[in-house]
Amino acid sequence: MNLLNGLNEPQLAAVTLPPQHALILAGAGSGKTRVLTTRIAWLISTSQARPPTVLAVTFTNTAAKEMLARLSAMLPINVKGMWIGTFHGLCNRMLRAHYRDAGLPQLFQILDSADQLAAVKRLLKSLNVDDEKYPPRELCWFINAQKEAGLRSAAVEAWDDWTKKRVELYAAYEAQCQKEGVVDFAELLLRCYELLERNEPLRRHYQERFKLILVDEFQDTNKLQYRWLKLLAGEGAALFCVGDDDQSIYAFRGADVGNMRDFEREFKVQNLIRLEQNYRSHGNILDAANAIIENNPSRLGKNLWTEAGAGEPIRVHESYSDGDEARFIVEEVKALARDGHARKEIALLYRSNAQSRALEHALFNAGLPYRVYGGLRFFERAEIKHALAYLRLIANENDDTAFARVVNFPARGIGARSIEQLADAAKTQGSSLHGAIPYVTGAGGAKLATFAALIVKLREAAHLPLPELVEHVLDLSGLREHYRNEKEGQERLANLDELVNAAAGFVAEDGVVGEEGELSLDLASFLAHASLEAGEHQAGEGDDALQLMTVHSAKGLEFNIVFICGLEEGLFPHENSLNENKGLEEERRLMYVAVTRARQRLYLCHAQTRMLHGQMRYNLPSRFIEEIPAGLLKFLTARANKSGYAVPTYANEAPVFDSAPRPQKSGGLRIGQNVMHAKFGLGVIVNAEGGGNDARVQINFGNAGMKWLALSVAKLEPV
DNA sequence: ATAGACATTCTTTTT
DNA sequence: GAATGTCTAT
Repeated sequence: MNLLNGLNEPQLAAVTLPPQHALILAGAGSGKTRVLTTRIAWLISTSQARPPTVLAVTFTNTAAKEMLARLSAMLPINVKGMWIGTFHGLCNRMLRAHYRDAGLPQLFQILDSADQLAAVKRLLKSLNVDDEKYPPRELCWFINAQKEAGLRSAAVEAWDDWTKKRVELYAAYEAQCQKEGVVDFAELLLRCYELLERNEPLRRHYQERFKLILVDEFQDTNKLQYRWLKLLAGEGAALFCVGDDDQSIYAFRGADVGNMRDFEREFKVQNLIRLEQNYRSHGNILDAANAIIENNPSRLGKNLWTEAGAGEPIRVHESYSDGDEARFIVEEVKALARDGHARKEIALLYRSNAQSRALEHALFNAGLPYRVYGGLRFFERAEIKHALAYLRLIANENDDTAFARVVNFPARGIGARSIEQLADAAKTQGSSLHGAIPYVTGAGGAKLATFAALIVKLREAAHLPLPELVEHVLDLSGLREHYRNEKEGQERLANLDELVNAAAGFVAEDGVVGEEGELSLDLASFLAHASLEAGEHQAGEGDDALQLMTVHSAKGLEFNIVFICGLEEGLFPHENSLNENKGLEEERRLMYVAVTRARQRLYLCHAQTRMLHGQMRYNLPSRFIEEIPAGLLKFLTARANKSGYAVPTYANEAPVFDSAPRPQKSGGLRIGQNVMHAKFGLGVIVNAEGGGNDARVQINFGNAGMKWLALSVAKLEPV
């Protein structure tokens, strides 16, 4: 059978397993997605499974789409009957189908993390809670963590007064969401889990339907997701989980690698298959990745190998500043392009989104086309969120988050005082903000009534086809008008037009079809789509553009050439992670993911200085570079230049000291200078004060931390 | 009530 | 250096 052509032995074994529970430990680049999709295709084409019995779940929309695309290329029959999507997407689908049983309004809305934060802030304000003591961000994090552990507020055990209060606020937040008919991301999962748990007939129904359950990136599942899978997998179902413990990089949001062990034990998994042959990277790259990850204790154990040759050495480049780093990359990319490398096969990876700015700046100036993934996404832009808020009010006028967002945008004279009155009225009436409008008197009340009339008017258009409805909303709400008058509004107007296009191009998932005469269900599913899929597709998708993204969003992707930028202590590994439990190990796995994205060539870049929070930071090279055997590396710049500074590489570069803070003399040492200390090792001078016998310098010793040392006492060797 | 100036905080990663 | 929050002059 040609489906199976070209599979190696373990891959073949995994694909053709009979429908039983199986755990596949799939190393980076070992053909994981191929195994997953080929297995579905094989079981269907050999009549061991029918499409409607298949449920495949991934973490990202990109991965889901990829799987769907590959499947429809492999299978002549349609793939419509299968449920393929993200955890959140599938839960949303189930909740829409059984909204009554789930205790939700038919057109319930989804809060993305920004909406959730806004909702929490609103809650704290209405309860007069001190947001110094209960920071909204922290509270969101707390609530989500509880939900991800499967705990409702009533089930949380408070271990101190502070937490006791946080649990109370969690309860109030639950009530607020329920009243408004909205759910946040974690709620989608928890609500769906509870639905299946409590409703036996429904659970039976799905258990009898889904016989083949496949999970991608299993190492990234959290406790709740695992329990959800357990509920769904009934008698006779086969759970096929693919994962790699070395690529677990989402522990910070509740992912639990322990699920792999638990799955093996609880399902008595007989089929454990390791995919260790790597088809992606050249030997040197793989050796480096293996060397790095070996520093992590407590791995399930796995070593990648390849038949490909060693390939090129890994290039290490040190620059003086982040700007220099960006310019180096630009020059290098230009040279690569001249040699015939496609730009879209070159990726620039970084630890945090903020780093993209310097890179984008240099790329833009050089006229190199590039595409940034993540960052500000389409559906997260302010003007789009405003437009969506109006649409949400059409679907559900009790959506207070949406209401608060646009009640006075564009400005219609409803200020803080009116809103305050309205919130009070809502509280005494036990109603939503919208429901409280009749209870506000005076001038503010009149203006609010006008706004209510606007919503009624918009709602009258709800039967229109989606794109026309969006058009209607943009005009009637005054959003178009507002941005037309704003001087920087051109781009925003264009985005609003793009929203109309998105609505026109939107095809509702099957199973969620609008019915005649009913408040448009298309609208509800379009809004869900906007929340769940924040608009990954940007303009210029097909272009030959450089690919910029965080290491997190690069997981699952591969490129011929990869630059890992900002490989510095404090940045990668990130300083915040060092205080966290197992934080460094997660950072190291992140580095492992980054390195294994590259097929042919890998650059590791670091800079001595970098702007952060608007001030200069001096960083040591990342320990991860040192964890790679020196034999695999090729240093493009002299290491730890004796002068303490790398020589600026480019002619048009302004003299180093003009842009940098003037190096301060203190005992012959300067800021930015590398020094060696007998006890603390290598460090960088980051600050100095005093003079003469009093002179003290602050030194970043990386591992050993930041120290103030008196020059008269400390023995420092300039390096 | 609003716009604009000013100050403060933040950034790790995402569905 | 942005994005939010607070204050001040209209």
